[in-house]
Amino acid sequence: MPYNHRTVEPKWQKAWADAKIFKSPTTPGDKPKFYILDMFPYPSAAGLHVGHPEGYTATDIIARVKRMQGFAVLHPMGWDAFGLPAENYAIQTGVHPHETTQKSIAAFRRQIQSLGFSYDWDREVDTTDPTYYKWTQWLFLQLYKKDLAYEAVVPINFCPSCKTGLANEEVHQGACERCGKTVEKRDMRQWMLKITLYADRLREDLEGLDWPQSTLSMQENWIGRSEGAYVDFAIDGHKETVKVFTTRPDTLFGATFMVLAPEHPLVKNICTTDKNAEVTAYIERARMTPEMERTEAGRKKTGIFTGAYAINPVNQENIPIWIADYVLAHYGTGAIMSVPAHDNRDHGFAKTYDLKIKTVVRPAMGQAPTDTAFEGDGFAIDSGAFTGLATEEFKKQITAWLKEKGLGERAVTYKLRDWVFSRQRYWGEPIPIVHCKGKCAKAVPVPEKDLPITLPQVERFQPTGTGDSPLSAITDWVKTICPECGGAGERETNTMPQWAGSCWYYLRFIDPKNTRAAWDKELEKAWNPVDLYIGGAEHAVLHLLYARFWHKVFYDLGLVTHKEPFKRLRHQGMILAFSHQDSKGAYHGYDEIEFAGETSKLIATGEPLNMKIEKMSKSKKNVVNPDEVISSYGADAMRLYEMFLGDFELTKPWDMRSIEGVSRFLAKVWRLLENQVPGDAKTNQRLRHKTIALVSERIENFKFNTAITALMEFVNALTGSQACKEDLDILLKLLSPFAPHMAEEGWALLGNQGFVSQAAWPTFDPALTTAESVGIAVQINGKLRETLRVPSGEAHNQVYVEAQAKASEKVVKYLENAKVTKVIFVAGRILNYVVHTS
RNA sequence: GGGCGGAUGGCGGAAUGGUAUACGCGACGGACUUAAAAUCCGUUGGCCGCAAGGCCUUGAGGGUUCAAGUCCCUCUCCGCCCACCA
Repeated sequence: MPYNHRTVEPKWQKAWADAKIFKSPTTPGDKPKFYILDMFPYPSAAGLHVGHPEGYTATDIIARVKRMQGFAVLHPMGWDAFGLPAENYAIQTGVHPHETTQKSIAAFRRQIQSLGFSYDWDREVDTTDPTYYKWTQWLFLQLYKKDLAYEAVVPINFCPSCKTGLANEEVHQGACERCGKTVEKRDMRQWMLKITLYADRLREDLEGLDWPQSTLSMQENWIGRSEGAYVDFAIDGHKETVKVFTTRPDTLFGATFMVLAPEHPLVKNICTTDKNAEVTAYIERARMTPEMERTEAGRKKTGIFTGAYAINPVNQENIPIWIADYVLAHYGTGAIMSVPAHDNRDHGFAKTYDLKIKTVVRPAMGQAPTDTAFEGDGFAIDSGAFTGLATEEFKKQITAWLKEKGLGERAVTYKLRDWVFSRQRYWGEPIPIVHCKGKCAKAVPVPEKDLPITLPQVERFQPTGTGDSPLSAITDWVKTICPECGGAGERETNTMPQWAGSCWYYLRFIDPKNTRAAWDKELEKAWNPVDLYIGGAEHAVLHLLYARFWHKVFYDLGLVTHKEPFKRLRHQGMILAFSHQDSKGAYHGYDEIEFAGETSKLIATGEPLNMKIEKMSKSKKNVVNPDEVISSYGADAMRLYEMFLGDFELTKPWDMRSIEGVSRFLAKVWRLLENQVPGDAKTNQRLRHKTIALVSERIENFKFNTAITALMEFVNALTGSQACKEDLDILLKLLSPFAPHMAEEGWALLGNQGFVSQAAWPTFDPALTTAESVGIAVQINGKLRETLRVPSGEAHNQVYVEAQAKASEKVVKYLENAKVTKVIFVAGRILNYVVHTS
C-alpha cells in the first residue's frame, strides 16, 4: 500500500492531540526536567517563512528525544504579537490590529501544527491578550517601585512630513521609510529603564553560560565596559572646567587640542564672541544631521574652533577647544582630549584642520607609522617625570597622580545606555501610570488591583501629528482620576516596546493560566531555568540582553531562583535563497529555476546564469512558503529536508533540487517496512548499535544533518540485507524525532502497541558499535600506499598490524632499498613508515 | 573601521591533526517495462595510462608536523552583526 502523507499526517496529529501525549506535567515530579524553548515568533500576515521551521524542527527533535529518554519536557509555543506591521496596516485600512493579529496567529498556528511539532498547546500565550499583558504591566510596576523606571526628555526620530515619531526600524539610511523624507531628532518625554545599573552584572554573569562565543562577545561589546580616567581641564579665562573621559591617560602629554560634542552644555559659555555666529550655525547643522549620517565611519570629519583654550593639567599648555560632531554627547562626558599622535580619529581631524601632533609613546619594537596614529602600547617619551614608563604602568601612576592633585580619577564607562522604554504607538501595552493633575502633581502608578489597563477601542489609528501616541487623542480614556489623591488625572499615553512581552514569556509558560500572579513561585523553582533556547542570531544582543536584565531584577525581587534565564543557547544559521538575476536585471526566484530541467532551459536560451545566494526577500521573488512544500512532499519530508540542508548553526542556501533525496529516503523506509522478511537479529547487530550511538550523539551536538546521514546508511544496509524486527523497531524509534508521522504509521504497521513517540529511546552497547574489521591506512612518508583490513580486536596491536603490512607487496615495494627511520602507529587508524631512500 | 563566521567535486555538503570528497542531488550506462514513471544495479574530483599503476587536488601564498581541509602567519572574496565609543 503506497504511503500517503496527506492522510497519514493529519491522522497522527489528531491522535497525538486526542491522547494529549505532548502535554507537559504541571511539575516534573520525580523525573528530571528539560525546558526547551523556541524564540516565539511575531505572527506576521505573510505566514511562516522557511527559517521558522528550521529552529522549530530542531527543538522538536530534541524535545522528542528527551521525552523518550524519560525527561519531563516543557516545550511550549506562543506569540509575540504586539508590533508595528499590524498598526501600520490599521492606519492604511482601518482594520483593528487585534483582528489582524488574531488572523495571523490562526494562520501561524495552523502552519506550525501542520508540521507535527510536539508543543504543549495548552500553554500557548499571546502577548496582546489582556490576561497576559496585565502581568507585563504588573512587572513594569515592580521595576518602577524599585526605582528602575524614570521619565526623561530624550530625542526621538521624527518625520517632519508624516508628523510622527518613528521607530529605529522605520528609519532607513536617515530617511523615513514611508515618505523618504529626512528624519529629524526631536526631544520628547520618554520612559527609561535603568539597565545601566545592571551593566556589570550583565557582563560578569556571561561567564558560565553555555552560549556561542560570538554571542557572548557581542553582548560584551554592546555593554562596552572601558576602564580609564576622568580628567578635568581648566578653561583659560573661565571658572568652569571641562571633564573628559579617556582610556589612555598615559597620552595626556600628547593632548594638543580638545573637542566637545555640539550638544555639550558648556559650548555656549566658552565660545568667544567673534566665533559665535559660526558656532551656532555648526550646532544647528549638527542637530539637523541624522545620526545615521553623523556616525557614518569614513565620513570627512567636520568641526569648528570655539576661540577658547583649555589648559592641559600635566604641562599647563594652552590647547584650543573645538566642536565636532564625531564626538557624541551621550558617550563618556561628551568631551574628549585629542591626542592626534595616538588616536586615528583625532589624527584625521588634526590633519584636516592643521592642528599640532605631538608623539608621546614609542612602540616597544619597530617604528611607529608616520602617516597614521600609533595606537598601541609602548614606552612614554616626552612626558615629563613619567618619561620612559611602559603604557600600563604609566596609566596606573598618572591616575594616582591625578587623584592626588584633585585633577581627575579612575573611571569606568559603558557603551550601554539606559533603555528607552516608551513608544508613541497604539499597538502595545499601555504603561500603567497616571499623571496626577491635582494635589500630587506627579506620576502615580496604577494600583495592582486596577490592572490590566486595557487598550481602548478606537476607530482611527492615525498618528496625532504632534509625535504623541494615538492614545492621547482618546480623551475619554486619557481622563481619569488620580489613584492617590482622587483628583484629576491623565493616563500615560505611551505604550511599551515590543521587547516588553518577550522579556518574561519564558516564565509565563511555566504557569500560563495563573490569574493571581505572573507565575507561581514553586512552579518557577521546578521548571526554571530554560535548559535550551534556540532562535535566530538577530536576537544575539537586544532581546537576550533585555530579558537577562528583567530576569536579574526579578531575581533581586525574589521572584525567580536563578540569576540567568537561559542556560544553554544556540542560534540557527540563516537560510538564504538562490536568486537568478537576468541580463535585464530582473530577479527570478527559486520557483522559476528550482529544478534542474528549468535550469537547463535557462542555459539553453543562452541566458547567463547569474546565480546569487542572498537573503530571502519579497522583492527578489525568492521567498519560499512552507505550505507548498508540505502539500507536495509532506511534513516529514519538510522537517527532514530542513535538517538535511547543512549544518544547523551555519548559513546555508535553500536548494529545492535536493528535497527529492529526503523524500525518496522516506519512500525507501516505507518499502523496507512493508516488505519485511524475518531476518536474524545478529546480521545487523553491530551496525544497529553503531547507528544508535551516532544518531543519539549527533542530535545531542546539533548535527542533525549527519544524524540523518547515519539513518540513511542504516536504511541502505537494511535494504540490502535481511532486516529483523529489532532492526526495524530501532530504525523507527531513531527516525521518530525527525519524521514522526511515518514513524507512528510504521510502528503500527509492525504491530507495535501505543505510540512510538512514547517508546523508550534505544540504548547501545559501546563494545558493539565498532565493525568486525577495520581498515588501517599504511603510509610511506605520509603518503597512502595500502589499506589493510584487520579484525577490530587486532587494530590496536602494532606488532600484528606491522606484520600484516610487511606481508603486503605494495608496502614491501616501498620499503626495500629504504631505511626506516621512524614508525608511527595510531591505533585503529594509521601505520606510517618514515623512510629515507639512499 | 571593529567583532564573528564561511570558502571542499557539476550542485548541497561529510571529515576527534591520522585513509579528503561520507550522505544526498544531478549526470552517464544497464536491468525491469509495449512505453513512461517508480524501483534496482553499476560508474562518476582532475590529469597521464590499454592496463597495472602514477601524479595532482579542500579560495591564494608561506610555515609548523612523520602527517594539515583541520594548527600558525600573510592575503583575496563572501555572509552576518556592530559601527567615529575617546
